[in-house]
Amino acid sequence: MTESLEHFFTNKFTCTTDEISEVVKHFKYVEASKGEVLIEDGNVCRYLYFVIKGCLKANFIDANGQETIRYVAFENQLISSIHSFINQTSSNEYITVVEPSKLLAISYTDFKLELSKSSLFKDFYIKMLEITYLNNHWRIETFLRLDAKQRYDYLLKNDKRLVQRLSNKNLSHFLGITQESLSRIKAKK
Amino acid sequence: MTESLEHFFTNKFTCTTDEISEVVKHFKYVEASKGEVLIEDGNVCRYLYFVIKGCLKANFIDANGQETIRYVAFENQLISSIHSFINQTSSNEYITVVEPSKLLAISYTDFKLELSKSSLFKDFYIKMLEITYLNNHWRIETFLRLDAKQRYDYLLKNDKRLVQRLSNKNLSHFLGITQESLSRIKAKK
DNA sequence: CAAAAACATTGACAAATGATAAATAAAATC
DNA sequence: GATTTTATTTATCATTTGTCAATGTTTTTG
Repeated sequence: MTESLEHFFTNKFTCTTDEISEVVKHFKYVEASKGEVLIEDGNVCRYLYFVIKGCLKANFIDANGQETIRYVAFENQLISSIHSFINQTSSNEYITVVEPSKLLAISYTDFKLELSKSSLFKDFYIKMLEITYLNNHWRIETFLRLDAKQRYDYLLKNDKRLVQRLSNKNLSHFLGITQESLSRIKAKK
Repeated sequence: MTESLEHFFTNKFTCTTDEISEVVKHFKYVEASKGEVLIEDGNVCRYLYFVIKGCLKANFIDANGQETIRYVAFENQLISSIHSFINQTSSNEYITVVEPSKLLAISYTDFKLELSKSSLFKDFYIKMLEITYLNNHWRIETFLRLDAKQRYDYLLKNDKRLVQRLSNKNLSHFLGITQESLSRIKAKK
């Protein structure tokens, strides 16, 4: 069950298989069905998830019930309500299951323990934050530079999975526009 | 000259003054005048800057000469073209001086050396990435949830310095709108 | 499989934002 | 301090995007 996470580690670090299994053993296998809410707005996020198979989203829902999507994780990606997880404070976003998923989850307690014990784990955390940074960077850049149609085209070119595997509704909430606008953008092509 | 960086460390970590000076000694004092370009689009970013006094921006300029601003650093904040600095690859953004500034700069060479030697420095880097994460997070959130006027009001409420110390032009480029739109938003108040 | 619910598309209209241009105002430069 | 450049505001008009409503299409569920 943990092969893909082990693979994730071997890809990103120079370390022995013993070191990897030392870290990976703290992750527990979980299955989650579509629509399941893993972390609720207002609660403290106690887990960091690695996606073996499936798809999760980090999303907000505002006072009018309007949804927006900050981040989407597919296979071999990590997801958490990072702010809440890091500081063990109340989360302002949800983590929701988009496709039936197989996951590996590590609790904050284990995470923190490993972080203080293992130098490799510290490197893992740094790598995770760096990957997250790159992701956030292009997100901000596309919002600053591009209008809705251009953002859609950007995804088509650079992250096709989002267009292919998300519903129009989810994709529009990821792009920060309405379903209707996305429908029109796709029709115009 | 290094007092404020030392203070930055003492605020964020539990460490001795010896440990701090060990890290801080790698930062070199630099002065920079308004309009100066510290890192150019297309070049590799070799420095990470800490702002003692003044203001820097991380900005893009597109093919039509249109500017957008990803991030603004005031006193006691760090700034770099992080993507480029981390991987020593070509930067897709500029770092430009907004107000005459007093800075502390660390080179990538020293940064990497410290990172491999010092556990405190690793913690410093983790903290830096976490702070950066929080900043990127609210940026993405405001782009997703809010229109231009609401984003302006958000800054007024949560980060007034940006409204007070940036020119309208810079502020509009930070908000991802035109100067004219910002003028109208301010007039409507 | 049928009914219900959720999702997707389309049209009409309103509101927000961008583009362009012109007129002041402010700042930088000599 | 006068001149030049840059920034700001205001107006007009075009375009994009949002809102609301109607309809058709899928998906879910019993």
